Amino acid sequence: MVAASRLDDSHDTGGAERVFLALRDRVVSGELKAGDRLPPERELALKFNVSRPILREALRSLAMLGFLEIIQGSGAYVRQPDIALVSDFLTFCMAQQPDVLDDIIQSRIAIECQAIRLACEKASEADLNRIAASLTSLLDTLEDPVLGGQADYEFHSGIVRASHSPALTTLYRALTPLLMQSHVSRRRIVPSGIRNFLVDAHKEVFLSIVDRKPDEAEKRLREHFAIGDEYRRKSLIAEFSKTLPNKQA
Amino acid sequence: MVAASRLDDSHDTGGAERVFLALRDRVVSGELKAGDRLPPERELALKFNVSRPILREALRSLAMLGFLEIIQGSGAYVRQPDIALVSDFLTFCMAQQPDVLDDIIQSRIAIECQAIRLACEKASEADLNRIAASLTSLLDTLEDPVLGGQADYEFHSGIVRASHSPALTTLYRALTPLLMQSHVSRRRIVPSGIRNFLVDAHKEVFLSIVDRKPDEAEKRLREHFAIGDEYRRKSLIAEFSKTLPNKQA
DNA sequence: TTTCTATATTGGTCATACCAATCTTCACCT
DNA sequence: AGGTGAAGATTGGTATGACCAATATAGAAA
Repeated sequence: MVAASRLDDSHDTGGAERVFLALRDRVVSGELKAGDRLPPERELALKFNVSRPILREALRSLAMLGFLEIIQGSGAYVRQPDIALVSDFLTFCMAQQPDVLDDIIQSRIAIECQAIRLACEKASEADLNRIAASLTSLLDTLEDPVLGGQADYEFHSGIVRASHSPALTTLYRALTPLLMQSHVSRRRIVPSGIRNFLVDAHKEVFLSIVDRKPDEAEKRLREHFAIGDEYRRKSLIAEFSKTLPNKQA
Repeated sequence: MVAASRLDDSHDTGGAERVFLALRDRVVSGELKAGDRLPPERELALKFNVSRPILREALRSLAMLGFLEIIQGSGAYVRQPDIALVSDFLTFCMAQQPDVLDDIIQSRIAIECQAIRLACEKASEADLNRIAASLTSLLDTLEDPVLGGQADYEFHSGIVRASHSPALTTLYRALTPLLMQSHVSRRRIVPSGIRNFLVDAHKEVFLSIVDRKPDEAEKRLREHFAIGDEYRRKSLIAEFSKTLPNKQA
């Protein structure tokens, strides 16, 4: 990974990159396991035939990627990188493209619709209780845009979690930062009087999971998303009809 | 990103990390755009009050992450990181967990089922032609496990591409490396005589897109996946019944 | 004006020295 | 004997200066 796609292998790269790739490969190949301690810098520098500053460039890079934890006076320890890094990186990559916020929702729908099917099979009692709890807190925070958005997120992430699929959960977590933005902004422009319908939609989705009916659950979830999308369009139009006359005046 | 989740902000970290975060933030905030050239190392070192080796640790780290391209004699240039890095990283992270290869398929199904719906709306003539082409090459490579697997992948990735959703495409690309493994291994154990059924399934899926029928397309795609899963289970059982007698003998 | 060469700029590397945090060891005291 | 604490060794953190190599720039020559 990391620049590996660019220079694949032994592209007579610089010393630092050579060391970086060598150590990285030892980690991904499992030769170096989490918790292992690397030899001292001075020793490694000799082993790789580079100076200590160069060796340190490689070590620091690995540390920034989460492959190493370097502790002064102690040593450099291998550690398993956290998914959170992927999340941040993905966020940045997607944020570069225009209109991502609209598009990211498609990924969200994709993950949730598959997750809810799995949830119908695998959801445990605890999963259902957690989702139910987020439903009630959804009711309690109808008036608060921030807390309401948070409850909304917990409901949906609860579904994903109930799928017991690490991969789906990982991807969903990766999307979460971008998701939060659209959540908040969407909820801000939804007419307050209509929120009750949204609550009912959540309830129906939840009940479908309880009944263990995958097709029905996905169908209701899609309707829920479609309704949300509908409201968003309407409020956009409403925004326009407010702003346009101002420009004419 | 990158260790940011661990130490969030200004955690009185070392000099290298301080510089790293500062420069990284300038990139993600858009202050530094792709193509921009950074000041010379010696100058930057002064600006950040660090020595050049330390400054270089930060620059090298950014380069390894794909944020910078460093050219000897010229300078360090900002560049937009490639998704491929995320892909590799995700691959590694997920590969650490046991039984991900089975689970990753769930994410694949999730993305494709949403993508095929969008494809029914947005697929262009070119998209359909591309998918059709992969269908014919699927027919031509029925006997070759490797080429056949590749054609299969191109068919499915063609669907995702036809969704015209950058986010879905990005995620799919991120899953691709892991997907290829399961693709190949799956195709290897599918009885050769039954592959024709799989080809027919692909055809039906394709025709549903041509007919612009989202529900039907997703339904057929899910059936296709279910059938593939079925075969996988059967061949696993077949494998067992082959190996078990050997142990007895 | 074009081309080429000398120079300046800039990244790449090295060696060394010193500081700071940690670890290890061992003498010392209870 | 066992705990305790301080001195030394180990190890990462940083700084300085020097030199090489690739590139860019400016000026001279055609």
